[in-house]
Amino acid sequence: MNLRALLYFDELVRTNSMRAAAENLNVAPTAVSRQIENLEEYFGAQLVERSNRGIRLTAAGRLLAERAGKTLRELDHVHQLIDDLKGLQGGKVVLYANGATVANVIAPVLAEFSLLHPRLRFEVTISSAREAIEALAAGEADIAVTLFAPPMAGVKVRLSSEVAYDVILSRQHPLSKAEKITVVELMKLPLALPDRGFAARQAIDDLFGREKLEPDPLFVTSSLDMLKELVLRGAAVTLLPELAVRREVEAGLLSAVPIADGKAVRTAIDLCVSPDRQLTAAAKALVEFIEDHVRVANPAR
Amino acid sequence: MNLRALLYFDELVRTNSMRAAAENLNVAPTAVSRQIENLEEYFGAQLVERSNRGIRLTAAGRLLAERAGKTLRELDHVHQLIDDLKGLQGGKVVLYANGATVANVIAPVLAEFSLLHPRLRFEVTISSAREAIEALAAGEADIAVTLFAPPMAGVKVRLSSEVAYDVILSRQHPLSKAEKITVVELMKLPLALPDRGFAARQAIDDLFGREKLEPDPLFVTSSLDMLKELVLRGAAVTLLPELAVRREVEAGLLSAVPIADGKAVRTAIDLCVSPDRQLTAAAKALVEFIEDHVRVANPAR
DNA sequence: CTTTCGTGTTGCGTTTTCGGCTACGCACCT
DNA sequence: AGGTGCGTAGCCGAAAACGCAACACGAAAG
Repeated sequence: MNLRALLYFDELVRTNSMRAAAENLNVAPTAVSRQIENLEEYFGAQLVERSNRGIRLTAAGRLLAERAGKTLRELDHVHQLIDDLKGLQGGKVVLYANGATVANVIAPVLAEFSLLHPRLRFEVTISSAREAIEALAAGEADIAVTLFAPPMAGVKVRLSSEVAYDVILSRQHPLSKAEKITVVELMKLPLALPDRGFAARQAIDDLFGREKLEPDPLFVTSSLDMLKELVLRGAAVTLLPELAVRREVEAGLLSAVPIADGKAVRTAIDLCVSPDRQLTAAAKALVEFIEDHVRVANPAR
Repeated sequence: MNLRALLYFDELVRTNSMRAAAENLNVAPTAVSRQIENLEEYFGAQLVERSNRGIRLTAAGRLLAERAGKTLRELDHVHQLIDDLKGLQGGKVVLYANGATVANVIAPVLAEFSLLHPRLRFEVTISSAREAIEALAAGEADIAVTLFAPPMAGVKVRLSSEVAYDVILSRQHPLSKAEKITVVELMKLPLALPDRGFAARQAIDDLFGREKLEPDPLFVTSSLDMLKELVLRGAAVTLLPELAVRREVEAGLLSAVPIADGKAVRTAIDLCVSPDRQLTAAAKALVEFIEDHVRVANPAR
């Protein structure tokens, strides 16, 4: 049994084709074929079904595929840890984050951080909170930044920061200079809200629910950019964390007005890491940087 | 980078000697030496410090050692899963259990179970609850049976069964025919108790604590057999689950008398498995067998 | 201080494994 | 029918792993 065989198999799983896998691995197709054969002999079971139109995993193959990827990533991870203790300041941080909301907090942080550590590389994947958590658990990600991290085993929340959702409106809007907006006033405005797939929407519905009201949004969208655009054009108002639109606010395009009576919608932004995986030096530095950043931005905590 | 190198390294870690590792692996010492050399080149760091009296792991070596063992076990585990779906009824179940108390429940179950599945092999390690949980998390164990499973991430409790601690006394003891014994009466008896390292002791101290009493044990021991022996010889009485001394009770040597007023010490026996690891067919069968067994023995649940 | 023992390591010849090339069989599509 | 893509045997050269013997080194014993 050979590690290289696992590597080939892993690529084969991705491509579903011996020849394609061989191409990506820069080896001859026969090499891949042979290694898969070896693997099958070792496990004493057929791993793939050959056909003239590529290959397909058998049940046994799926079992192995699941582990093979993890195994290879874990060994890579050890390599990085060892590089760390040699003091090399290289490395890559793989980060999963969900939604454009978070991107607005992450982009500036990463920009600043990468200036401090010019030799680091970053891989940022935008995904749902669920995918981010799964990536953590599978060892694909170093860090996940999510809204409402599901309380799932295999995940450690390093930092949880509450953000309040303000009413976001165009500067031209009559209420844009208001100090506060009540929920009742909000009901009368044309609303653009994220669709029900978003954790934020859940919290928004709760807000209205507590007042025994039901919002009748004019627009429902899964794109946060769309929300912004609609508000910028004066077509609607929406609810978003102030930090998601800070740039537009500072440019004088939008206003963020709190909801009255401290009834603001609140959502937690969670910074998660894997508990049974040691962070690389690069990932550790980034986590601590983010923690500091949030502490500065949100000194109340 | 080669899997075989990892295998050699793993054995080297265990033996701390190239020659001994080579011996166990049935290869020449040079083979081990060369593979370790390869590994060091691959990781670009020294993994072991050579001396004339064996080898010692470096920091990098420890990092790799931790992962290497897991990786090899995981691949073995996949192998077993694949064997499972070929329908082979072989396989091995690795079980960690803590303390003689548990052994008294496990031994009969295993004995019966192995008759039903004669081709299965079992590996039972007696350890502390903590070690058992860690073995689960590290992928060394399929199943852990513990008292008071610490609520730790990376562990799923499949079954939790409360056991009550009765007063255990010799048949010759004047109170051996009593129906109940109060805590106050208990205070007047010569006590033999497990030492403070045991979860049970914690629960026993709580029992007295609730009555604002403090036990003054005549004997304190870390051996449950010692407890039994002391009671058998009439030197003391102790507190143990009835099932831990059932054989002696049935032989007419000991009596188990409940504590009055339902104030019995209660402890949970937890059957734990790893949440992110699929059970092999053998392990699954054993878990289900234990669950059935407990349900029969304890139908109140 | 010398011998002895046990350690890990080097040099070299042998064995095993791996990879690439070419050619083949096969099913599908045109 | 012919073409196109697939995975796969046969052969050969290259590379890697191995084992044997000999070595260098240091600690412990004589």
